Amino acid sequence: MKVLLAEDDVYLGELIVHLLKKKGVEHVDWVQEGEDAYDYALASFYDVIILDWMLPNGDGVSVCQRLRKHGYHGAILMLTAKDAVQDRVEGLEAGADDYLVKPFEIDELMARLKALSRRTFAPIQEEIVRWGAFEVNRTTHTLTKNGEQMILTPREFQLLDLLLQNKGRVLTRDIILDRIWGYDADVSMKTIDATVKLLRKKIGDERQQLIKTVRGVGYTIEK
Amino acid sequence: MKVLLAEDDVYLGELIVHLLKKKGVEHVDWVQEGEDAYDYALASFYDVIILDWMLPNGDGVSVCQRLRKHGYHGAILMLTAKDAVQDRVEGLEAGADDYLVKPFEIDELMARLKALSRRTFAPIQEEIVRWGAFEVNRTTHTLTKNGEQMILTPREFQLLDLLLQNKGRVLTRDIILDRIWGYDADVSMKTIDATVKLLRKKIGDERQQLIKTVRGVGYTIEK
DNA sequence: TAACAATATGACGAATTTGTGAAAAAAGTT
DNA sequence: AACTTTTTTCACAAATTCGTCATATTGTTA
Repeated sequence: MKVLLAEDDVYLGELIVHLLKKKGVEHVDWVQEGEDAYDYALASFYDVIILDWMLPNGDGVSVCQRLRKHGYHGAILMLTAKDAVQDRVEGLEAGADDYLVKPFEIDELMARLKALSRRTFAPIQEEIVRWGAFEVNRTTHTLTKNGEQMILTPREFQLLDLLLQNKGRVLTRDIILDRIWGYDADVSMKTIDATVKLLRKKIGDERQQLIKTVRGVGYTIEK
Repeated sequence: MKVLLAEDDVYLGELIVHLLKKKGVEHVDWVQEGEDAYDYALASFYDVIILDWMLPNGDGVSVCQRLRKHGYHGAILMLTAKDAVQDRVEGLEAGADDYLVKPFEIDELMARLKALSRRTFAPIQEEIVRWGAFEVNRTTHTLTKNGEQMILTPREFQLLDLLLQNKGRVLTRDIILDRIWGYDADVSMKTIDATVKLLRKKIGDERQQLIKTVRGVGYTIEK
């Protein structure tokens, strides 16, 4: 689970981050200002955003409103010190999915986060990289050419991905071995050549136009 | 908006029904027992179910649990007289999306209902999905082929539904586990394979033409 | 162009992943 | 409580992928 926390109180912020991590939330981003919350939310995907009601530089309610206006569909949980019905209603009207009144217990926060992320219908995030006539899907390990999907084996995919991420640079065998098999791997250099061959065959790269060999150095995909 | 209210207190029940209608909720069904709530929920579609914590003949928490187990994906709001954190957490853990502590104001109930229905309704969800020779009814959890109805178990249905909602993409085992069993579920990955097998058998997918395996990644239903 | 070094290729067994059926465990019904 | 259905686990079978090796091909340099 990936969470964005917008809380200006340093003590409370640190505490929540600490507790969330302890409870097994993989990734927690923490910002202290409303503007930052807005930017972070739009810049990457979060399962839940925890927004403090009062924030310097853009309060929680208006950040929430703007996010919804912008078409943001992820779950938003509002934190508030106020317990007045009218305020709570205002937060929900602004587009928050839930709120929690301070002070609260971490167990309740976790339960609410779980409930929220469970209900999130956000589409599965897909990272797609274009490469000439190909479309590379980094989450599903698939490669599409002219609408036709081909399936790369794990090794083939890792290699292609590595080469694409370093497009224009020549990767030495040492580096490839390190990045794909790990520095302590127990495989011979020849394995790399073999994998390159399998990948070339699968993508139809007969004349080695797509993945080029740099003799004496390694392999590369040109820019 | 269509709402199911499960509340045994006649006075409160009548009041809520009256107020909801006054606030513009088109359709309100009101039951007074836990078993009835369960049956009504599975029999037709509601935007939100308002479940009282204490109900004769099946309390709110267990009704909620059973509904989720059965693959019910509509929003559930729990009503409770208790304000103890542990009780609230218990309700959320049972699969409720939200709770409200009695006594509450009708404005707050309305705001929460709106927030809940907005969240579950945000993405367009077809009630009946066509899939080749099949017709999938997401409300009644049934699958029809050539007019012949087959019965899927909850798990089988959830899996099929998940795959169909993501037609054309490959779902990794991690994501499947997350979406069907929950990210903190305590089942082995093999359970997924087993469920896939049961589903394939039931829909007559001997050659794995309908549900395809993507080795090293997961499963998919192609577009 | 001969000789050498680096890379490509294809085949084969080992390792990993997925499929399968049976049986245990859990949940739901009567 | 007895019974049925569903879910999960487990052990083994089948399929696929991986890594190595022997050999072929290509490129470089003297």
